[in-house]
Amino acid sequence: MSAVTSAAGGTEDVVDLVRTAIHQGEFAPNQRLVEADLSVQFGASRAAVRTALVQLAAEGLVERVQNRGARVRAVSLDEAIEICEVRMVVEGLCAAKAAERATEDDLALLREITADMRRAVEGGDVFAYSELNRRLHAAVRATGGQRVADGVLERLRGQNVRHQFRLALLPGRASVSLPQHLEIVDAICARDPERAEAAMRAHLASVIETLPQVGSSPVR
Amino acid sequence: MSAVTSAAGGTEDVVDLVRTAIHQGEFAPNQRLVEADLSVQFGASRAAVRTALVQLAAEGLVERVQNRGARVRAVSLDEAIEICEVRMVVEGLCAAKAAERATEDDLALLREITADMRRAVEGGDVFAYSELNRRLHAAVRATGGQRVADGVLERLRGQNVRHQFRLALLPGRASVSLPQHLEIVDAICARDPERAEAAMRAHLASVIETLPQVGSSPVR
DNA sequence: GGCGCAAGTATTGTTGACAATCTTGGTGGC
DNA sequence: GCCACCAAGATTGTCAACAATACTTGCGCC
Repeated sequence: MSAVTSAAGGTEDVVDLVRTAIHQGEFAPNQRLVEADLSVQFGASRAAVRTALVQLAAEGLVERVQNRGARVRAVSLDEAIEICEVRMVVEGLCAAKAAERATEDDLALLREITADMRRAVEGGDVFAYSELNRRLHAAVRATGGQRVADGVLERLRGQNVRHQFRLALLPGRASVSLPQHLEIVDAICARDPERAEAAMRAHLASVIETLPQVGSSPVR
Repeated sequence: MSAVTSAAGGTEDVVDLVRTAIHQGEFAPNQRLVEADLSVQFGASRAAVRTALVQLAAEGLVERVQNRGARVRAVSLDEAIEICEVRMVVEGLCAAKAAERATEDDLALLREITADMRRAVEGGDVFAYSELNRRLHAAVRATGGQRVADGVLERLRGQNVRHQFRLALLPGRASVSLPQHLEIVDAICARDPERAEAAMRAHLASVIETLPQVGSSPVR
């Protein structure tokens, strides 16, 4: 398929390379990850690849079974829904904290992102909107300042990028989620934690409802 | 300090051994974990120890810095509070789901645990109550059937056992939390998701309020 | 023709040695 | 006396080879 991606000896590099390869779909779900192959593909030692796979397994991106090697972990639709349910409550917490702790600079950033979102929807640019979506959620999390919650969400996001990406491509999805995003930012700007949490939960509840329409990715 | 704990060649075994050693306080926070030392202590190869440390680092139990080795990660009081805040919302979700999905057997188990809790409080057995507390929360999670949420909570619990343990030893703590536990089970038995979630959140909010009293563990 | 069986291949798990890096203690110059 | 510098020790990172295990293919037997 793809030739040697790059030469990176360090094991940390290999973790990043494999992770982004999975995220970008270069490695399909359930695809076997043979240590020797990856080691030549990335120009790293087998030990480095091995260490990277152990770490990625702990992150939940790959599955490793004794003496049978590693493969890209496939998250089913059911699991994607569960992930979003957890996201719903944890990001709700972040939104509430954000409403409590936001500085004026934080609010300015949030408003700026929503303004860009409006433009992206008007222009029909789904890709830009998807990126703005990511940035908005990240900004809310950063404003909330909950490092533990942030870590949990980052981990979950990593497992869900595929479903998330397919969701963004649904026609008309942006026009549905835009007002929800506006309401979240509004509530935070009003420094109303309960309303912010409710808005965030409503938004992700909507995501959960929509998820079945994208269907589970063709597994295998 | 402690002599050779046991002989276990497999790398999975080493993960468990180190994990329980940290949980039981045999390895103190910030204590260095030298690969060679652990390898003789556990009778495993250095590679096995190394792999175990990588995995435990991903679990958040140890810290690893390039070329400087691993040490037991110390969770500050602030972080313990953040962990409980995340637990609050995620266990709230589990409680709500438990109220929706519980079978009669599930409810019987929950009632049985609360009955034992009552007895433990009457008898003043804090150790038994602490164990029942763990079992009750585990039972609620199991009843909720959310595997993703369960994984997140298990991970967070692992990082927090020390604070959790000290909390349980606070005098009078059991009498405060017992009615909260009863309310949680009551709500689940009434199959009222919203009330169950609110009860669980109230319980953990109480834990968060109490945490500062136990103070942060002496971090050297 | 289908099924058990055995050899061969592919892949992972483990080991030991070596190289790279950090830490520690001492030494000399200022 | 204090700081930069250097060397020795300790510790981690890397590598290649070996052992153990799972998978595959072909064969004989029923």
